[in-house]
Amino acid sequence: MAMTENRPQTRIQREKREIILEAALDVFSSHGFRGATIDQIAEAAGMSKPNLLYYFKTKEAIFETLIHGLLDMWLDPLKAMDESGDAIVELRSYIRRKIEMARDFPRASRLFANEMLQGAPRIMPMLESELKPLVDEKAKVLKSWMRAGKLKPADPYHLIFSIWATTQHYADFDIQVRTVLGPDRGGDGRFEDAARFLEQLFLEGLRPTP
Amino acid sequence: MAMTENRPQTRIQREKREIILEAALDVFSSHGFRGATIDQIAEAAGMSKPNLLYYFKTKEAIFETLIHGLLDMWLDPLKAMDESGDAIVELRSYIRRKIEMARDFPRASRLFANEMLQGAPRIMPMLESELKPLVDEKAKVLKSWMRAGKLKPADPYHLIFSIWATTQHYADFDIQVRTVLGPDRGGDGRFEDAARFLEQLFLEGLRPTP
DNA sequence: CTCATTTTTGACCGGTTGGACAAAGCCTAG
DNA sequence: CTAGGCTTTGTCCAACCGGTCAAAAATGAG
Repeated sequence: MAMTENRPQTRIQREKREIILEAALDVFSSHGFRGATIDQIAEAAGMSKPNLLYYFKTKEAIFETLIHGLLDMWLDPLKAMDESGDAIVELRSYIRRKIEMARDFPRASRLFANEMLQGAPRIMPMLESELKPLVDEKAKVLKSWMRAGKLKPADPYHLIFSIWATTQHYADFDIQVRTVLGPDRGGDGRFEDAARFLEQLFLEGLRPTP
Repeated sequence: MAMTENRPQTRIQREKREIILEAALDVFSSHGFRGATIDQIAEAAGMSKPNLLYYFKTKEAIFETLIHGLLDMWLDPLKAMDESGDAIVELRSYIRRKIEMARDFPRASRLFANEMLQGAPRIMPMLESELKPLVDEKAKVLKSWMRAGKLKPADPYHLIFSIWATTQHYADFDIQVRTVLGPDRGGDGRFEDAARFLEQLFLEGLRPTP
């Protein structure tokens, strides 16, 4: 055996590791790294603790594998912002994509949020090696659009921050959003309402045109 | 004794409880409830664990007292939004006040963020009894401004969410903001830059005026 | 079927955690 | 000074934590 692949080994190992990572996302995202326990993850994955530790040597190893796999997906919408496209269209679809990610992958958002709140002790290297260069690149793209008169001049970094903040808010503070909106307005439609509002906010602002 | 007050008792008790709460804010805000330990708080407060437990019966009691005391301060900027004032001025100063709070009280922001991420298990009652009614009230104020043509029509709830999100982002994701901005642009000026950007964003948006 | 390899588990370990408790120190009113 | 209450601490405990280990069970190639 061990001919198809030599690192992740057998098919069953790949499957079990996937189940564990899915369970770990549940637990880590809602309790943070330190607040999560291996027992919780093992129970959520439907296996015993020693069995889980057969697939991942340590708690850190689970976390690291998990967050590595999620970061690329998480940065995809920003990567997709295309300099050769129309500025307004690109900005609008970036916002759209980000709020769709908050809707479809809220646990990933909360996982990152938890890590950031604690000072990013485990993902700082990835922030510097992957996130920062990507943001620098896209900030240049935004700047070039602004110079070309396609967007109003503004700080591109804070623009990106504000898109992150407003969209991820609906994942990270979901409980607060639903509590404030109440049972009627806090249903599934809230993401669509948010998308509409944010589109207007980022493009038109709130000052009335006289 | 015990004549001046009968609940918080002696002066020394009030002082020590204050020291403990200050230390607890440090520890809870950076590790979350479960990640924080009584030992850490006791050490940060400069006293032994049994001594700390003499002033607060349980870890939960510390947390509850802390978050109760902070919520009012945290909601102050929104409370101050005055219906009889000018809509644009009021909106602008709300944003300003919120970002000043993120700058001056980042630990309080992170404490709330940590709690929200975990589904607000400990402060849900306060969200319903204090936060929701306040937001409902201010949403009506915003709506009335919009009807009067002082602001563009928009969803007032999502407007409030987006102000929370963008401002608190600079406290909650401080490490990410500073990493992305780098040593030069990530200095003390970042809050002023953010305030300027957000003011433009909320009032004017980014679509260029032809 | 056979047997080596992979997978699963119960028992266990040292360290940490939230909290209890009693004894000791300290302060101050009389 | 001294007695009574307030404050502080060392010690202890049961539960929990991350992780180990050896042995048992399941698997699958020949």
